[in-house]
Amino acid sequence: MIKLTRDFYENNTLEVAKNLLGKYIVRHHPSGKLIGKIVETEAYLGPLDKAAHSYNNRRTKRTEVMFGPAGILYVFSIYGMYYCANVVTEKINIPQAVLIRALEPIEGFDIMALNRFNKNYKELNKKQKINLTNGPSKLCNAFNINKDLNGEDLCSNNINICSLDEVEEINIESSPRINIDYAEEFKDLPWRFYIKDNPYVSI
DNA sequence: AATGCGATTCTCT
DNA sequence: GAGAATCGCATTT
Repeated sequence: MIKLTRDFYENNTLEVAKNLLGKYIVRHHPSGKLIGKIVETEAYLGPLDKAAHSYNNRRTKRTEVMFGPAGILYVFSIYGMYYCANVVTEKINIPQAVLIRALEPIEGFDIMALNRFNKNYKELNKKQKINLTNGPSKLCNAFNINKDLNGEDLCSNNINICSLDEVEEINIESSPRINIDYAEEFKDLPWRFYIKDNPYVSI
């Protein structure tokens, strides 16, 4: 496993969104080590993108980290009870990010099961196993990602993203992004990317 | 100070 | 497929 470095994230956001597929989120948590393979992402291209929080260079306490350097975690809360995790991309002052929409569990199954359903992994039914990490807020719950991790450096040891030593072939598909009907002419752009036929893709 | 809503999920039917 | 849960956050007053 090779930890991705800053230059991976400083790239074009649509490229990073695709390149993140098949990479591994590694989280060193007090309760143990968690690893998930990224199988679904969405690109948010502020300031032009009407779906992005940073549309029109909207710079607030919430969006601040998107204006900073690439390779930083942007975590926001939604619907009063959930979190979403994003990877900041591009150079400083270009407020773009990639939403992590789904993971395939790789290591730390019991911790994820405990965080999501308060059960051991072997107690889960078939649907619960798939539901561990097949959505943007489900994976945050499984990996215990919350506002405390907003602004965290993904080039650190606490939480980072790695690639395998040997690159594996994957088939990438794209579609419009999910739940952004408000984004007018941007709502139909194919900026959602996922690994074809992976069972943990959200939709 | 008040308002309105959301890059979601869960539980029904 | 519809409706509820539930509150932080940006915007408006």
